[in-house]
Amino acid sequence: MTETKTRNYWLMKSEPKAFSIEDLKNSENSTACWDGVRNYQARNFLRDEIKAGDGVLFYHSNIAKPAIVGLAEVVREGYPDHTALDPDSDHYDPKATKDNPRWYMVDIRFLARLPEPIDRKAMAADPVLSGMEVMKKGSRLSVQPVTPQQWQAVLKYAGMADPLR
DNA sequence: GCCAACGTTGGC
DNA sequence: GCCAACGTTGGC
Repeated sequence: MTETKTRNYWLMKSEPKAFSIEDLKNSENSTACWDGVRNYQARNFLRDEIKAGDGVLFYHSNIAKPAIVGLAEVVREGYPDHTALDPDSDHYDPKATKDNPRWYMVDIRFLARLPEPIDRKAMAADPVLSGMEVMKKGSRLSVQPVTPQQWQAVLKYAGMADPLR
């Protein structure tokens, strides 16, 4: 029997100064929790939508050449972001409590770096990638949905086989 | 460094 | 509930 796989795809933004694809790769088991998201729309994705096995495009923001730089896989679904409860954390939120955590995170695991980053110029020139949410002017959402077509277009552009297949 | 776009806050 | 002010994001 073949069950219909409903794998979803996401793009996650990070400033490489704060946390880069190399940092993810070098984490224990190449796995890290995606903490510190403090936006409700992104929180809802993390808490409700993102499932283990989903694919992640890792995007470096706020640099000279922002770009998709690698691929990751969700390995743990939404659970409370403990950094919100930690007064010493940069991401501390006094309104978060153990009973009402307010903020959530997932764990992702490094899959691959792209041979070459796909920068915004390249994305804009691609008929599929130009439609990505991240390409919209003023798009600030740090966790955003990606269509299967967009995921495939990234692989095609990079000349890679789908690591989640 | 600039600045447009966005989300949040808080006075009313 | 409105909306101006503010702080932040992030491409350029």
